[in-house]
Amino acid sequence: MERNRSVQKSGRKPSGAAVQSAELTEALYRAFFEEWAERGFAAISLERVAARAGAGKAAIYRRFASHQEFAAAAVTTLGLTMAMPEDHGSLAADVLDFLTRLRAVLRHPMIRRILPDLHAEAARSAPMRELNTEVAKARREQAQVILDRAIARGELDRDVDRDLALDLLPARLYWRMVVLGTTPTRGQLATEAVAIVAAMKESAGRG
Amino acid sequence: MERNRSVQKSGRKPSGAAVQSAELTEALYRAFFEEWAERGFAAISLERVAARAGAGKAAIYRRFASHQEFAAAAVTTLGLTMAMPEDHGSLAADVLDFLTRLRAVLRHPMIRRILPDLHAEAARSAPMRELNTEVAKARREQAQVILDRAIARGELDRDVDRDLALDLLPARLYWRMVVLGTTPTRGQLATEAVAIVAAMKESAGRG
DNA sequence: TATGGATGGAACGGTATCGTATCGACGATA
DNA sequence: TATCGTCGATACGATACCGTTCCATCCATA
Repeated sequence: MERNRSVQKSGRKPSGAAVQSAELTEALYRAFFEEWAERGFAAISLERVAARAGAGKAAIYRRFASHQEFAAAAVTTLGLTMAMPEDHGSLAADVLDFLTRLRAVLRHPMIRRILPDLHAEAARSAPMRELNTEVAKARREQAQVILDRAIARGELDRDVDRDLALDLLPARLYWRMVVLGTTPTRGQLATEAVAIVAAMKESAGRG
Repeated sequence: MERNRSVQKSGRKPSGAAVQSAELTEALYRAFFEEWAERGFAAISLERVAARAGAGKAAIYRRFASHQEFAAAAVTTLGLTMAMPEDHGSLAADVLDFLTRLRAVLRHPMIRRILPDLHAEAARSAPMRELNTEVAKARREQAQVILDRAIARGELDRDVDRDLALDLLPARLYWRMVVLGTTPTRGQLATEAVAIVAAMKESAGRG
């Protein structure tokens, strides 16, 4: 087998030294994503990745058993430490805050290129699909907080359509920035937030 | 130069015969998209495309001067003959009809794979970006019809936020089907339509 | 029936990437 | 100080495409 040469070397401790550098591993991941953004996932060359990281190709294969394994490991680091949103006092304010933070993320050109590629790849391969749903779940849980708060405040009915509401939050901004490629102003975000709130309320039969 | 060996051979008419077969050209396009869906745009191999079309690689280079030119020509055929939507009597009904037709399109696995890839590529290369905006414009014009009808009926204010409304129509369904990979039921589409209408009305300051 | 152009197929040299192997240099442990 | 694994670098054979070229075949016109 001989899998997982990566991290620990658990079991016996080797007498001599020289441990794999975590900085180099990170640099490899970084280079991987830069290559991804520039060329597209399907066209990533590990030779270019290594060169971009200022490393030898062997440094990659010393850590990972195959191209796929490296890609999977890199993609998994996309755990995206999204900070939990503060309470801004009203649903509209919370939504606007969410949109503002999402806009900040989608502003990075690298992310704008990688995300749609990831979705396309998710439709092709099972592992990527799993990762995609994991990322989605993480984002969803964060959005749940906003809904729960609004319900606690009495701004939303308890029987609000959660699936719909959770999708409404990112959908239009994603469409606009990733699909159409334009970045909205703060004022446009505010208008969007108001419309989203109206749609959420309607979905609970409050209209 | 010697560009555009494709269609016409205009000018003198050759004495002997044998014209480039339009069926073969179409088969090449079809194979191109199948390869695209399976492998991703960046990894399309013209050799596989030709083989899949039951053709020789020469058949491609006899029609197009380069890989890029072939890709551009193929992509341009995505002119998507979207039928103009009928009037269903109310904004909500028109929106639901729009969603239903969009769902039908996004149901095709090939389209679900190609679209996000196209958006990723649009962020990378200018020609793809142009094509993408063209496709978007076509869809937008169609959605305009729905808005105009609603305004004529008095369902929407004349000062409705058109940009927002036009984005709201496809955004959530695209998010759900392409990004999350799930297909909504008819009932879910109806709920979504109601929510979208509410958001549109709010954006005109009616709420 | 004769002709000319398109066709599928095969081969070409060139380039790029793969995954592996090997090298001397470096550095931390023992 | 001696050892030993990681480091960057390089070379390797294998594979896959690229874009071009040639060929025998087929077919529609003339």
